[in-house]
Amino acid sequence: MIARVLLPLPSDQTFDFLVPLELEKTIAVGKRVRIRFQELERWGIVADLAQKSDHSGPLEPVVEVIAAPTFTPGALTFCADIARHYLSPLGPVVNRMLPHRTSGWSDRFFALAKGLQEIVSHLESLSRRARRQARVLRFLLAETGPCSEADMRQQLGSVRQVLDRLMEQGWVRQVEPPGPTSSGAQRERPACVDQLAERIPDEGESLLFARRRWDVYVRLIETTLTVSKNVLVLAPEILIASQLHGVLRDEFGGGVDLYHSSLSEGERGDVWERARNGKACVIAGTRSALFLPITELGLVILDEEQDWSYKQEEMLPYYHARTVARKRLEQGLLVLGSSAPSLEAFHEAQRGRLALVRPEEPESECTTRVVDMGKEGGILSESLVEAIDRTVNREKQVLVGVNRRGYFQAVLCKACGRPVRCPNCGVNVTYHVQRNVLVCRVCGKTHELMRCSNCGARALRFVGEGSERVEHELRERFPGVRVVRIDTDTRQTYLSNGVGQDADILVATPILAKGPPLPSLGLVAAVGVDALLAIPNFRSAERTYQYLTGLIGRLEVGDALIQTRYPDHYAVVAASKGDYDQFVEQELQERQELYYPPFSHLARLLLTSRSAAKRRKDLTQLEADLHRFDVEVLGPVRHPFRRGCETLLVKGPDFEVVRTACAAVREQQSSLEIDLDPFWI
DNA sequence: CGTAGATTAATT
DNA sequence: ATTAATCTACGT
Repeated sequence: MIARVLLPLPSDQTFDFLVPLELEKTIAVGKRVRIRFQELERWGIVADLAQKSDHSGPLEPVVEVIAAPTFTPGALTFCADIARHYLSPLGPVVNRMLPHRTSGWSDRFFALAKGLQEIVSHLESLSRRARRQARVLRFLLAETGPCSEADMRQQLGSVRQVLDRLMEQGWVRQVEPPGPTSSGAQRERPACVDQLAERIPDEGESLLFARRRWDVYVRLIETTLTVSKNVLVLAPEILIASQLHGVLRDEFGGGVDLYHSSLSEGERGDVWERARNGKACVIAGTRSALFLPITELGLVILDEEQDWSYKQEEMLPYYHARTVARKRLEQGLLVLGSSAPSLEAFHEAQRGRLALVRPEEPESECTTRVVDMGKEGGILSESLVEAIDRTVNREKQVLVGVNRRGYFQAVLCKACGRPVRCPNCGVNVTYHVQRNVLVCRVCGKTHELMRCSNCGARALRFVGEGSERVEHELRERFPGVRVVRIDTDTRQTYLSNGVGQDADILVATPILAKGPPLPSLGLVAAVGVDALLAIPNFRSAERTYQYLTGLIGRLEVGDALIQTRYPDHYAVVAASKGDYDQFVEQELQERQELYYPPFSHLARLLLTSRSAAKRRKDLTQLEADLHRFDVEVLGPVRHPFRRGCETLLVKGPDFEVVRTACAAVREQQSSLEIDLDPFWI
């Protein structure tokens, strides 16, 4: 017997290995095997078993069949399907589905093992020398029920040894994962939630177009669990996924897991294992969770369906979570949830490809105003200053949404007026006021104040509305008011320690412009939306609308304020009125006129040939090949930060036509990357 | 015509 | 991925 083995190479090719007789019983398609390949021990996955090999030379034997975890044949078909769909090599897809390590430690739950009195007196006697033990005990005291180790680790740092020590001394004991907490299970759900959930068919795809969706999800999950099917709930951001996880664990107890790329390798491995053996019935996570080996999947939810984080474009395989979810779910229900659906999803719903569930929303209790910044100078308009003043006096929080971090948005040369770019990767740099350096957002490199990258002049001008600048400005304007800035660096602390809780004004990058309403807010302001509108992309209006809707959506009751130089732009006008239909009508018309998605499909081709001569030759060949198909070709243009790469945009009437055209040219070209249905062009 | 550097082809 | 074979541009 021989085994066709897929190796972790950037190619889909399989290699044949002899299966020793003693391994014939244990080997199977999907199993991981250890083999010798080019003098090195490596592992691979059995893609197929056969009697004879086509290979003429001698075959190496399979060294060992790795017992667990098994890569199921179904999973392999799934990977092949994704790779075929996106014209991606199989290797990166398969890699996505494999845990690199399992720690063998699942999350543990702990409860206090002694009476309150005893613990408190113990705390007093030990506080000096065992600070960490004291913190863990206080944490447990503050909670009503058992606590998960993962939760404690997130807030208190590494707690494994501390917990083991406390357990040894008998202060805490390990308990079974709790069932639904009373706060979750007994909470009243409004009747409309049930009605809404019932309107969603139990199979196929639905678009839930509603502002409050989490309760509906809970209802749907409940139904799915009663028929012993498992559930995957996706959110665009780690922060939202974690919040969702918290809500769902209150509701459904210990069988709810969290999965995203910022977990440690061991933690990810544990969830992988729990997904495979069916211990995790509900998994909340980001797009990478789609590649978990969940068994008996009955429901997939994509919350904030319109969010661009669902499209992976920074590394292979390029994929959209919506597409992968469709393939992942052989039978069951896919729910796309949004309060401002993507044009793709809405268009599909209009054509009946998706079931549209859109409840009558109650009249919003928020009033939105648009401030024309063409008539005002500076960063904070007078109207905004007044509104902040009023809100802070009412002891409500203010959320100021800013599009970029950093102190200044852009660094321009005073002499030639062009933006200063990172010499390393060519992307425009931002200025960080605290360190007095220029930072590149792509490669992370910092530069001491440098010369203009174009003309070499030393004088630089800083413009724009980065989050640090807005924070600074607010502090000057409102002395004594607590201003907290939240961006990628601080969001973890925001989540766990509730840093934002006792702030009056929150300055936040778009991460906080998503998620359910925050009851503490009384005012929401959008500063610097204009940069979003100015992005040279056909989706810029859609993104602006979605961003504004998300930001305003965090407000339960109160005022929203949009500062812009384009107060008449239809995305701004529609967002301020919460009028999705008006926006969509206009946007769809524009897309149709310009023949952009959802009326066409796109592919982004990246030609990575090194030498200029080769590139020119490949390019001509490529264009000639593409013209044999029913597609338009735009470009070529130089890639903004991959030096020496040319980008082409292919437009076609539907996905299959574009895919076929790209598949055909891929055969001819060696150094070509293909991104189907790209977000950024 | 020789060589460094880039590109391609093959690996069981 | 890694390596060996092949090609290219530039210098003798």
